[in-house]
Amino acid sequence: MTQNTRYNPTELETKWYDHWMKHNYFHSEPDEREAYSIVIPPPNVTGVLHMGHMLNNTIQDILIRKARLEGKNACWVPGTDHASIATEAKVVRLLREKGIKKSDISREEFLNYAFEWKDKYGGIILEQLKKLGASCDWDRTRFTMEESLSKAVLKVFVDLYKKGKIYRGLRMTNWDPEAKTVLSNEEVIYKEEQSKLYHVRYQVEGSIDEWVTIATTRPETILGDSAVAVHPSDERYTHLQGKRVIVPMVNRSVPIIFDRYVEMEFGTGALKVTPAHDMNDYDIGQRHQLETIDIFNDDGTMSEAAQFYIGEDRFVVRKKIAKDLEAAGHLVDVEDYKNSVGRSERTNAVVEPRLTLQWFLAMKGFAKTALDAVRSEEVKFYPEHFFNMYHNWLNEDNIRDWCISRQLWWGQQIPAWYLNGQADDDNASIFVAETAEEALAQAKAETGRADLTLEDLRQDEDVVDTWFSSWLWPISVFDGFENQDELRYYYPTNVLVTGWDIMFFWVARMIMAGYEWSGDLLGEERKDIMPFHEVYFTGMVRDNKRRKMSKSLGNSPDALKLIEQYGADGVRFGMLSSGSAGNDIIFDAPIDPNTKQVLNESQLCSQGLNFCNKMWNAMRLLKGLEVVDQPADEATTRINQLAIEWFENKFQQVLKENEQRFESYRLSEALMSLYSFIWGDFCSWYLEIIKPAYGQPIDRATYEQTLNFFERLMTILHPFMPFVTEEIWHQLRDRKAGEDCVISQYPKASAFDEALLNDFDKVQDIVSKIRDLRTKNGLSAKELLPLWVESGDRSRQLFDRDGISELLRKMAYLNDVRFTSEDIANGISFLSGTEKYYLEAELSIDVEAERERITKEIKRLEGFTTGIGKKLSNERFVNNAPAAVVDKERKKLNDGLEKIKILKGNLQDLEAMS
RNA sequence: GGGCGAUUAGCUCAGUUGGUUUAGAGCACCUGCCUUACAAGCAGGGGGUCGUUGGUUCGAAUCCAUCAUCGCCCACCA
Repeated sequence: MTQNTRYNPTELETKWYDHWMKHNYFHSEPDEREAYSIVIPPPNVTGVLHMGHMLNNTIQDILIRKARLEGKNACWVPGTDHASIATEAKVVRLLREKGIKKSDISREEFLNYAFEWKDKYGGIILEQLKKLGASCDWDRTRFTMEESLSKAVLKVFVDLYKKGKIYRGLRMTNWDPEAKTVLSNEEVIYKEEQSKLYHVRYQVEGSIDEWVTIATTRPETILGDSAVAVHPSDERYTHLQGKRVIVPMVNRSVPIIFDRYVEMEFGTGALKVTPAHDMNDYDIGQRHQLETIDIFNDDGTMSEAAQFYIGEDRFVVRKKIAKDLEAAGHLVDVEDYKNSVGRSERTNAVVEPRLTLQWFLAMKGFAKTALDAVRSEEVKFYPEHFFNMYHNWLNEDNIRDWCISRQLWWGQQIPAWYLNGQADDDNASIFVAETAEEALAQAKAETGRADLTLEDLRQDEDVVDTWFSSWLWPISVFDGFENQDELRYYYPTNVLVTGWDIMFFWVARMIMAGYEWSGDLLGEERKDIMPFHEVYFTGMVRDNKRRKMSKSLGNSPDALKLIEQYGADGVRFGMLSSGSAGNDIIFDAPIDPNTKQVLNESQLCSQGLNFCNKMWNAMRLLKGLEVVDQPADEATTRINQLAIEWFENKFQQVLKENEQRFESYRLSEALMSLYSFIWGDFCSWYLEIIKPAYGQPIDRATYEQTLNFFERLMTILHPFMPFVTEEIWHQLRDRKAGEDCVISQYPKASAFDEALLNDFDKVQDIVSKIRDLRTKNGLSAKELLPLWVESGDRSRQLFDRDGISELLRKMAYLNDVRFTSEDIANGISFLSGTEKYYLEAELSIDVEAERERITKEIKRLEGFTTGIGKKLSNERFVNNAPAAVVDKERKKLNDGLEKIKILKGNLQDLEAMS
């Protein structure tokens, strides 16, 4: 017998993961079986495991393991994302620490450093996923910047360019001065921040002492002002028609213009216009043909054009200029003000609107496709309401073209070449092709210059947005753009599991890409060209104050330490039990702010560990039993057979209910149902029933059946808690090589006998009530007492079933079960359903307390029956409600009245006794 | 400004097309037990009238409207 009363996850989890890997269980190759495929949302190659990863990878693992157990060809493709901005920023920082500036080295040198670093530190997160138990096909690990995937990116870029969907244009864009690149709209996160509103007065040109006061949160941009705007119908300013004002500091004369964009109520009603550094100002500038003065360098410092503070950072300048304006008498007022500030999603730098030349992807057609796919449920969202958010972003009024170029080196370089000596913005000199050679051929053909060589071409310096490679992920991980063998088998993938926060970045765009290319790749006959049939959006993981877990808040537990503390099974249990499908989950685990270790009072994961421990001990119980070949005595046999029959049926019921939960991705409910089934039904009832008296042996038939139940329980729990189930599975029986829980057979649900389950519910109710009576009356829990059943048809019926009375005797410590039609004088009566029972015992009843209890119960029942009585005497109810409902109400009423009658009888008996 | 979601027991949440005994679970809590699988355990128990106010209906936690509070998404913010 296994000595240790506690389950120890640490060593066992490593052992089993190695075992699974050694047997290659997670590897998938196309075959004749039904495929079940999932592609992982690729984490940042330099990332570390956080709670969000743990949640969505646990879910993916549950789905993939269940499919594997069901005999499907389960394939979970792992991989990482090159995450251009985040990774490049990290490499730049690292090089700076080494004393190397990015601007001092060549693109090639930089990429060498980056790859070196990626090879050394990248993919740590994948190793961490193994600790969680993730059963990915590691042989298939992909990376968004590896050759095949990069080729796919170039291919689709060229394809889209040819289709006229990609264009290049000078636009107001979001500039990240830290990463020194442009960002897409989705990469800018707006948040309310506390700032100041500066009121600055501009002198009217030619006046002695006439001023116009504007309000701004960004006084440093005054240096780039090219007008002051007021509303056309603002009477305060009509007299200034045609006048000009002098911009402070730079003493530039700029026009006062009239534009409806200006809100009269805001501030002073006068708006400074800086077309180079504000989206709206740019539009105003276009309308009024204003000068665009770019006063910033690409790193957010002041440029020559600013004339003042050249080379100093914009935020330093903001403070300085306020002082200088005040000194010069221009600063009228400063007030505290809350406004929303856009920051770069990756670097957190305040985004600077700038006019730049970028590549864009036209989104209108794509958006419609993506919207229709989900609207028609070809791609189904769970929970469904996320469609609303999706729709809101994709509808044609809101959708905006996707800026796909980035001024970075870490990524796929844009496959566009320019002729040396010609301006970059001259569309005629752009050659887009997958290779330089092809571009050259194009250039020769279009210019008619056969003498051109590669030297005459210059490739676009920029790379494409990372999401421009990850939107191809469900196709490219199967090398689908090169050959379609695997694509045909695994595509569309079954489900995508991801957080809703990347719905726009990734989910929507994958759907677009799926419909754009997979049809052509797979051939005409294939209609199912969506990248996945279903999307399960997980919630965000939040702390107990409902804050999103994030590095900057320091409120996220260290995922690996958590696994060390509670075991992967415990953590998986904790994650799933903290919230339900699609809702944000509150992971209430207090952590040590320094070590990020979860403090011991955390209940969440220890519940999971306790569960492991419970099953471990159930296993120990069985292994400690002496098994004999001769059958047990008759009574025991009847009990055991009843228990086995009941548990078998209960098992089918749970199995069936869980099928529905799986279909709708209610995984936490499925887990909780298994938890209470194993702990409550299996351990507390089934095992206690078949457990022989101390020192007694168990018959082989019952023992075998019990092992069989236990085994099947381990299989159905395996997707949720893979390690403990594998360990127990092996402890239960001697296993041949290749006989493992991870590849065992998930049982198929079959019909179950509801009458039997109902009868057993009654037995459980009777046992509980007897236990309660013993506690309440100070009787020993194990003193053998007789039970009297007041015979009536219904109570008789229950006892017709074989083994019921024997089972009651065992579980409720009864020495006899007898039937009577008389009242039992020294019996404590109780009701189960409408049947009356007496537990016979020598004791003095607290008459007063008992009377009170019964009176209270009668009162409750009377209220209840009166309510139903009213309902039933309402003709409209009886006429309109379905017959079944009316019958049910009648039964409720009769049962209630019956109970009242019995209780009143009890009350009389009490009176007689006192 | 447009939109979405939430509001049920101390906490976290179920409640699947309105009708199985005037609401369920887990945790927490209370009582009694160191009973030879498990005290990280066993047995039992208390606790909510479903955010507000109306409406629809024979019947509402469930449908509609209103208000309130909280959270989120998009757009805008001098």
